[in-house]
Amino acid sequence: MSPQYSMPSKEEKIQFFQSLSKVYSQDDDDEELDLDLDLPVPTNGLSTSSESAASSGAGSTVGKKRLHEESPADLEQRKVAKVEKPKKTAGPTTSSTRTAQSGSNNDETDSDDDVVFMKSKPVSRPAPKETKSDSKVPSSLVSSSSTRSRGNAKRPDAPERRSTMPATGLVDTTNIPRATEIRHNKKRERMIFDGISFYYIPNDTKNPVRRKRIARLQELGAVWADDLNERGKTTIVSYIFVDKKHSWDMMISYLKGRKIPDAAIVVNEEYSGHCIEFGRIVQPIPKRFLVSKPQTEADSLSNIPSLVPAKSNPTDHNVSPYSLKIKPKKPKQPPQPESQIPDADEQAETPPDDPPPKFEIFKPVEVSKPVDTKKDALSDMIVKSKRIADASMFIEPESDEEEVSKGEPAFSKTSMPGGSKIFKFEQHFLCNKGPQKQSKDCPNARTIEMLEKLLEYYELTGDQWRPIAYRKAIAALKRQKEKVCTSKEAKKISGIGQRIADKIEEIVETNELRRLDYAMDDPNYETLSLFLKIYGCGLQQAKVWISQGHRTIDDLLKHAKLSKHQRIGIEHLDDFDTRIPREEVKEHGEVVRSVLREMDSDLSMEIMGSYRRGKADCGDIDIMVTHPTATANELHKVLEDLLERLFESGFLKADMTSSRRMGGMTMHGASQLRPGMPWRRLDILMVPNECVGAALLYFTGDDIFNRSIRLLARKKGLKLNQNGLWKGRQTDANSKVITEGTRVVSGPDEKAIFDYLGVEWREPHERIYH
DNA sequence: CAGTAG
DNA sequence: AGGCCTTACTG
DNA sequence: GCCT
Repeated sequence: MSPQYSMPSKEEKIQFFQSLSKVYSQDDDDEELDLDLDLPVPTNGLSTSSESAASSGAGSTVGKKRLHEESPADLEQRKVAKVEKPKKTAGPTTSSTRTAQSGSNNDETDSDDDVVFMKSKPVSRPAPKETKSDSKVPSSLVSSSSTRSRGNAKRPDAPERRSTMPATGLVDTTNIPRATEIRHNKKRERMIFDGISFYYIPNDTKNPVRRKRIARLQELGAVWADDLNERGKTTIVSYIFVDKKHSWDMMISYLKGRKIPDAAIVVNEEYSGHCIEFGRIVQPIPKRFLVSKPQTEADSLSNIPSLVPAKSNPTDHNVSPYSLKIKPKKPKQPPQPESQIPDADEQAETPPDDPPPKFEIFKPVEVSKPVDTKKDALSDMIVKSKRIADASMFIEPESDEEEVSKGEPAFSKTSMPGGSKIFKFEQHFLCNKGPQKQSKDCPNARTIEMLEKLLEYYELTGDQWRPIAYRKAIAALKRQKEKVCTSKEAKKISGIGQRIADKIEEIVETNELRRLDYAMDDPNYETLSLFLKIYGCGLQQAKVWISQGHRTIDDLLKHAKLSKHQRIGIEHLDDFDTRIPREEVKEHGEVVRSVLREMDSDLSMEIMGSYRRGKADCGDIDIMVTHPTATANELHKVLEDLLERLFESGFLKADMTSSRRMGGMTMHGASQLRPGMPWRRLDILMVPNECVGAALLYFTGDDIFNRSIRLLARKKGLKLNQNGLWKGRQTDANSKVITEGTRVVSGPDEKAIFDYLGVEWREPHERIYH
């Protein structure tokens, strides 16, 4: 089903990546980022690009590279070339067809990403080195799963571990200078790297963070060498930056025999930032920046990641020195309660140790006691209703989310329902889907993209609440008709607080968010992103896999234990990760509809989710089947019958709702229009007539809308769920439900629910907050 | 009961 | 200081 | 991270 609560939903995820690339692209040219997606993971789960980008392009071209010199023509050329890239790694079979047709979606999403900075010449991909550097890298995002204790991990109310380290240990907030600081720095920026040349390992910009670093180095005068020893040229590489994801061995193999110039200093990629902070080239602190050959046997230990549970600390400590370090911090910002990092290590000299804090992330969270908002709810409800009344008079455009009367209530309300609706729809269409015209309609597009990246980051982090806060803030920002430039302006907007307001100002003024550099700067960021795309794999599972040493889809297929869902999710990762054109969604719906017709003419269906909200493409297909008089039990039978028929026709390819309970009314599976077409996530739900109204509301989403309207209902002492709107619910002191109460609104009338709640009616397309 | 998805 | 949507299914 |  779908629509809504797909927080990071695969569906939105793609858009996120898309936005990521865009963000970068605006930076200096056409940035791209291809988080992990080394990308197109062969549909059949066959290999993937394993070894990061290590091997790619080691000096196959000659000459200095310039990130900023890309001419439009060049880019164009690359893009063309890129089309074939995906196949590089044994992309068997289907991939081609699939790629072809799903192309429209794909291209828009991740496509250009890896292309832009690709070397013009084809790159050879050396076979993955056996010693996986990755395995030795302790992840900050992921740590030994063992540290997570069971028990109290009460999901929803688990208080964040926000107290100590930044959620993922990825970054410490205190590291990120405030906007003002940044502006300051920018002014007196000096070419501190003038005269030096450097080589990166891997020497490409596939990783967004790496790309930024390379760009920075160039901006400050450094020359990016194409190869280590450029014969015939005078360039001598003075610094070799090694991506922290790579071990010494990895680097050696990457160099394929080429010798490291005697004069070259091998440092990890954080050294450049360190120098920039100081405003000059400083002596690299050995333990922190210098990369040297591993001394301990430990380094060569964890070669076989998949087999090594890589339990806990021992392994983590074996990590090569450069692979772990705690971000240098800058205790600049005064009010930063959470940042109580033990030592203010400062770039001064502190050694990188202190692994503990790093694992904080996994620290189980305490359970918060049951809540009882009863009393508050009541008063709140009153206040709310009152506000709603005001809101219905519709005045302030960005009133407040809870009221659900947010957005532009005026429109729909104003006369000419037809005309205004279409107008609005168009607007949404442009703003939400059309990547191109977006800028025109969304003055804050750039800011939104940046914040969305941060949102994505926090999701990977496992932070339970920040993502929600960010989503609300972003939604609020999207509703703004004018560009928000200062934190003061931003702060006024409901849903945007001081912290995000500051970030908005920073983005507007510097065109970038410092926080992001750190945010994505994690060895497991890409892997995590990749694994999370797998249907059936959530954050916890992904962390476990990573802690076990898995880094690629291939690793998972060979060594990880996969659930039924996950296996299907992996086998069709590409498919499920691809947006479905609206037209195709409709076609799938027609197939179901035709089968329903031969079963019982009274059966009817509706495509829900983002399709109903009018989106041009969807992440999955949600179909609600209803019957005017059928009982729940009858509907259950209808579902069984329907599924059988759909399976027979070859349309339904999988039913991941295994062991559907007696009376099960839902099906989560996958369908395929015809051979060669990609599999699509298909959800079918049977809804009794009396629940139709609520189901329509619920399954149409979007999630932010649903949450707010349901919260509103609760504040009014009601309960709204997919089955209806209820009243008279009684709960005990611990807010445990004692009585469900009675249904207040029933039947197929969706609007009745709005009315009962005192919420102004909004068309499905007006419920978009994403 | 935790995890995942919806 | 503490809430932040609600329900269902899986293993 | 926002809000009451």
